[in-house]
Amino acid sequence: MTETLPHQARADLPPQWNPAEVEGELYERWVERGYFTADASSDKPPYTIVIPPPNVTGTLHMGHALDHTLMDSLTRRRRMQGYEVLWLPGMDHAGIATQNVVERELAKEGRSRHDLGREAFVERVWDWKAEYGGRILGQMRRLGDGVDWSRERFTMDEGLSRAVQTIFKRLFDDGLIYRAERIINWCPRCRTALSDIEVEHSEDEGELVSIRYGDGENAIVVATTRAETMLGDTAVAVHPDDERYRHLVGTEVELPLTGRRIPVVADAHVDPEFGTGAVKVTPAHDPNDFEIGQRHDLPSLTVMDERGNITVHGPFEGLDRFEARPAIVAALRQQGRIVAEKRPYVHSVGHCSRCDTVVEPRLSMQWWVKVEPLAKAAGDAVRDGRTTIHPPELAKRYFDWVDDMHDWCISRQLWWGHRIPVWYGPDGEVVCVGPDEQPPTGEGWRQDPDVLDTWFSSGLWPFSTLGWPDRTEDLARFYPTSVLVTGYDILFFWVARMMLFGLYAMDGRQPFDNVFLHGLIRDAQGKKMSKSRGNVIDPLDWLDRYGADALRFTLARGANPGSDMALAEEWAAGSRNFCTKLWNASRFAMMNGATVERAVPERDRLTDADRWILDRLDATVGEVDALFEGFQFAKLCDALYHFTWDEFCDWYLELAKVQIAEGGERAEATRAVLGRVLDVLLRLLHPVIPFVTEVLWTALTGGESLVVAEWPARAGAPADADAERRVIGAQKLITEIRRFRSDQGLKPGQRVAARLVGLAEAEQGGHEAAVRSLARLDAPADGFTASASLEVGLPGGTVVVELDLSGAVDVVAERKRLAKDLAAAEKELAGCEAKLGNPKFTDKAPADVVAKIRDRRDAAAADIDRLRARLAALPEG
RNA sequence: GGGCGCAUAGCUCAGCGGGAGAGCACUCGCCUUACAAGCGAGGGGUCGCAGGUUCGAACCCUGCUGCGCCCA
Repeated sequence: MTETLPHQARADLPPQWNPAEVEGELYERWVERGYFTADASSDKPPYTIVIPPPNVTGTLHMGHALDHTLMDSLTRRRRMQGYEVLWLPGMDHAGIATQNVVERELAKEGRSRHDLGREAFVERVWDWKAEYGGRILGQMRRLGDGVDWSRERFTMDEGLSRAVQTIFKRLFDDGLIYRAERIINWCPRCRTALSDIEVEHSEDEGELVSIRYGDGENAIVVATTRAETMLGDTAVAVHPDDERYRHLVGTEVELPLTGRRIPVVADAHVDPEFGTGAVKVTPAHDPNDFEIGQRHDLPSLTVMDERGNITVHGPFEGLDRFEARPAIVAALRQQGRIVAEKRPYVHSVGHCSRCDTVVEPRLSMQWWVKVEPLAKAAGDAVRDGRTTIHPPELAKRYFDWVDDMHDWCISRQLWWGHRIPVWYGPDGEVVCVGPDEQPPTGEGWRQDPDVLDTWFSSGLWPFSTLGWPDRTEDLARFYPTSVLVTGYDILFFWVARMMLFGLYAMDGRQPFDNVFLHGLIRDAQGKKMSKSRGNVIDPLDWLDRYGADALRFTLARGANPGSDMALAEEWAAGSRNFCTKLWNASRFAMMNGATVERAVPERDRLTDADRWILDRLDATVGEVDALFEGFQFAKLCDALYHFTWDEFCDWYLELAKVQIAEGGERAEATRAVLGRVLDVLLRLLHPVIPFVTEVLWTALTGGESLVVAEWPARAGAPADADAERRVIGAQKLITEIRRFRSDQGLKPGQRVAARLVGLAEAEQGGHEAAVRSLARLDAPADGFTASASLEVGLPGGTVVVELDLSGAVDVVAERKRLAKDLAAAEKELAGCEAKLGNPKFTDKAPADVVAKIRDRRDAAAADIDRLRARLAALPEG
């Protein structure tokens, strides 16, 4: 701890911790001093995290706050440990979301993007970004995010765009990007294709309508939830083994309303158990039907346009698909073709993850990534341990997905994004253009109008942000990144895609060594937060009211691996209280001369309490270290909370008061111990609650900043088990006296004369002053008359506490307390004896377990004897 | 339909073979010279149900019920 200068701890801290007043200024100072700026040329070991880039249109929500708190804690600790830390911030351009925002803005002016034209529209989006985009970046500062602002990146920036074009070209040349006509997920509102994972399925109420196709003995009934698509039917399919329909296979039926004749085909993929066992086949509007169509060489008939309006058949032409549905059912009913209707019929329906519009499967020409070889490599990187997923249970989910990944549709019919670098020539030429190449010019050449999926560019994030495809110093230094931190819901978006591209672009080197997946934020009842539920908690609100440290501590403390966390106002208040407690305790210690200026004396000059708290501190250092390494944020916060509040504040500070009152060398030694404990404790807490610890620590030590202070190492000295046992004994003695006092209705502040008998035998000879202070007992003076007493069994002996209550003793309360203790002891004795009386137990159980039960039995028996004697001696209540 | 996970104190969750725990909430007493955003003491749980394994099960196994999530 070389940065600690001789310093007289400041005792003039304000009486209250007021985060709002200091957080902003502290943060800006950290940034100005360059603490968060990574130095690629340093010889320290690197530690890198790239932020999962938030959406440029977004603002900070609790999920970000959690994610960022964890990343900030990890990087702050590593920085203190002497790593060259790079935590790289930035945003993605969020193609659909951003385009939606700007189009909505235009709509208010009564214009569409088509009125502006492509170029002007894109310019308009840039303008929007400059003015409104990236509000989240400012909010990150309020959280305290120690990111390297000098390396901030945006997916649409020049460098990252170059990376996109480079990898597109490379994949194209390797045959891993191709163009094909298939059924894709189409959002009729966004009017673009979506990838599979941008579709969210929900159980919705619809209708199941059974329609009779054909007539007479050739009639066949099909069931559908999407009657409107029947206009595009080009076959009816049945299972080849289905006896009911065997005679119809190969024949044709008339498709109602249209008069078209369509074949009945046999296909093994038809489920004979579903509905009537016969299904309509609409190859242009259903992925399964498309497959059937391919197998049977059926035509595909598109009957809807890109807005979801019907494009065929007079009376229905121009109708929206949801208007067309009842209209077509009505028309069929009029012809007597509706055999059955089930309504509501609950079934799974896909929705656009951006705007919630029901997705329309649509046949169209799109660009695809052939994922198989890439996904294989992504799976292998985890299988062979180059990348570790935490918690490990989630690795299975990763494998399941990666090992069965479908080709990825990457083209989007949008204007905002990276335009596909492919040019089509007048004679059907297709040319993919690399970043340093000139696109073909001349009559008839045109560029593909589509842009790439945003995930295509953010999949490059772990290396494009470091300068790839150039061989930059940053890339050499900071890749692979150390850990990716994100919610498990993003596993397929982030982790999988970054793995695919990282391994491909970086010659098999994984984009991250670790993936840490945290849970999702929920409300106090464990329900998902959503605007419609109205249970959203705004982190900025808590930031205002409780401070950044309280928000961070709440989130970190709730972060149990693999499980979601419930949040409620009281949690934040509790964290705020913790910060206040730390503040008050530190201030008190400093007012009493806590110092880091003087070395802590040798063990033999220290009291039991000193040794105990130093040992506990050392154990806590080890615990916190191990928990940090395992991403066990909730547990490490609990360990720190417990040490701070229950051990340091509730016990050591109280014991220190006694030692300081003693004066002289004892007081000086105590001040040194207080200084040491506080110094180390503040360092341990700093990654999670950086603000309050910074103020306290600089006041205590005069050091420059905790941000760049050294992380504590374990002292490693063997713990003093004797001191610990004696301190625990003193705690029990004090608690028992307090309990007696409470039962007897004595006010906490009321001092009572008492005689303590048997302290030495019970190893408490050195603790009399402490016991008297903490239990508020005065020394017996002249005329002392013991009117009540209690006994406390401790290792080594029993302490008898005789008190002069100078008034009536509440015998009823006393009897009640003793009876309760007796009942507990009797239960304990019975339990132990039952075990020991069972020869199978004494034979088979390990010797140490048997010995422990014997000890417990003996202790219980002794307690029972003592308690019975006291009860008998008690006057009648 | 396939897969995964969870059921422990009023609430949110730890514990995962040998004495049922924490935070918050609750009760009682306190402005005891760091802290009422606090201090001291206390109450509260057949650990979802039914079987099984074991000397011993909240913990391991099987089944059931209820809830949640992912994928199709």
